[in-house]
Amino acid sequence: MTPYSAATGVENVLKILEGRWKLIILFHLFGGKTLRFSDLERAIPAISQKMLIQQLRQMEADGIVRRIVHHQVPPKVEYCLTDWGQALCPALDALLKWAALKDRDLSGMEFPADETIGGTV
Amino acid sequence: MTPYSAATGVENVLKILEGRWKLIILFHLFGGKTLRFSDLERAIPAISQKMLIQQLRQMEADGIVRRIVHHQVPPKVEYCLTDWGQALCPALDALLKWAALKDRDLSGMEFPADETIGGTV
DNA sequence: TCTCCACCTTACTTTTAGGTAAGTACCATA
DNA sequence: TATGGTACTTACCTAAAAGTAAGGTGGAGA
Repeated sequence: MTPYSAATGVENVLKILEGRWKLIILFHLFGGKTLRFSDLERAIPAISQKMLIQQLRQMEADGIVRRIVHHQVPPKVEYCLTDWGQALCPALDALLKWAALKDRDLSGMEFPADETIGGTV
Repeated sequence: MTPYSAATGVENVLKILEGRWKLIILFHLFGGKTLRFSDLERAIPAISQKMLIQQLRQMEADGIVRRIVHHQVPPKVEYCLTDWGQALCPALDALLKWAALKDRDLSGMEFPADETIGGTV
């Protein structure tokens, strides 16, 4: 595993998470919640409809969000996370735990070399 | 912990990692390596000097890279990761492991609800 | 017939990240 | 006096992301 391939792997993950609104949408859907388009609009007042749909569509294309259309008038469309999307939770938790280490004493701790990155995969 | 605060926490981490070149620099420095500016230039041929210094300075400001100046002519400046920077390794590994789950059977797995995000911190 | 709701779509503008190319400082050596 | 090696700095340009505002669809109820 070269620095390049490891970086590329992480970059591909970050691409899924990047975007001004993706994380906030994600955290609204964590825990198996199912929300309508209008629920998300209300939950995130600052987002525009264009941005909301754009981010949702990208997350759907990436496979972390499932879109459920009920053919009715007026329309009803629901969004929830896929199993894979739910599985993001512990990985994001690892990032938060890392952030919380800042300014703590890390002396004496051992961290793996980059050769081990993704080694368990 | 609200969806908003959890998302903000993760966003702050992503800000540190975002940028066209940060991860590749990071992976070159993982494992306790210390490299000169010119070493990094050689290791990452596609990067311009402006971009290299810009990303290094941001990473230094974020506290994940340490800059060591040797006052000589010609100049010699070395870069390595801080302890905190090294500690990123397992968190990035978690992201790679998650990516590897795609298209696998996740049925029967239990994932924590968002209320638990960062709960151990 | 008119309005309304929910879920988008489109056109346009602004902001920001990134890229290119050139220049600077320092002194050592030829 | 001129050249070169190292680590930057500056000015300018381009492309992608994000924001704003308006329009569209398709029936249900007034």
